[in-house]
Amino acid sequence: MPELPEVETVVRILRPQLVDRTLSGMRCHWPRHIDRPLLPEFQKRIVGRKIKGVSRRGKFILIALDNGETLIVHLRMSGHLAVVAATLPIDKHSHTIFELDSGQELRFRDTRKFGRVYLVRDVQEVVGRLGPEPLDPAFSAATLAELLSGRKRILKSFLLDQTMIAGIGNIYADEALFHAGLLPTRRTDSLAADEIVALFKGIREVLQLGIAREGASISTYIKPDGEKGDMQNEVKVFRRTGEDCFRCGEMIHRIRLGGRSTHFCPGCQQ
DNA sequence: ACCGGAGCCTGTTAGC
DNA sequence: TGCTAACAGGCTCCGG
Repeated sequence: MPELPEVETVVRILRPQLVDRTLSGMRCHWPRHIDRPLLPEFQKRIVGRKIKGVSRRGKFILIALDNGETLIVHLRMSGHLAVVAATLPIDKHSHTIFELDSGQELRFRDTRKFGRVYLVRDVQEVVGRLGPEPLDPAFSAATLAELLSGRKRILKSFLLDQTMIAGIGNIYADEALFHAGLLPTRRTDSLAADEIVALFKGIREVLQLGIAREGASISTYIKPDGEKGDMQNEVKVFRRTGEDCFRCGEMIHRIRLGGRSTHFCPGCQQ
């Protein structure tokens, strides 16, 4: 569920709650949540570690520990992280729980169980194949042009490919394409220079707006504090099938692309 | 290189 | 109202 703006929002809320806390233990009732290492070793290696920082790379949440190792969480479709009092009753979908020295717990709730947790010495082992961060100042229209060139891919699928650009998911791909005035079915090698610039701006604008609005609470996403984001009120095409385009009045269409629902306005996008 | 489909899971919604 | 099928913001593997 969460894409770059939602993950960024989670990171910003968790950071002050976690930095300088010490992990006193961990338990897990769904072993497949743990990607690596195996649970017994994971538990052993995490005890007594102090949290030095909380950051993000693509859709991965990176929790830096004082021994140089990094605890990594990917929320996938239904993941949710929150720091709560250890005395709070445990939700039946909170499969993985990290105990803190403050009498609190960092709970990983994940209804669909697609989420993953890692503990690694080298972060690159997990995030090494990701493409550039789209909001990094170094990411430019020229970077995007380079990525698009020489490829003959459907534009929507390109945007969802984390090894091309990190962090974009189904909502922001559709929204970026609307902002850019480009049809999701276009091929990467068919974009003119001005269209590449428009796509670059579209990506930047929708992601920045998503962060400013603290994420889109369209399906199950809520912030760690349980509150909704506001980005769902800014969405122009995503899940607006059959409704009128705010800009031109044409009906929003929905097609299936790369196995994903794809929404666009036939009047505004070419 | 790139596409579509299946699989991983549970819960909600749309349609009959 | 009740049942069933489709669908869900992610990602990986497989065959063509």
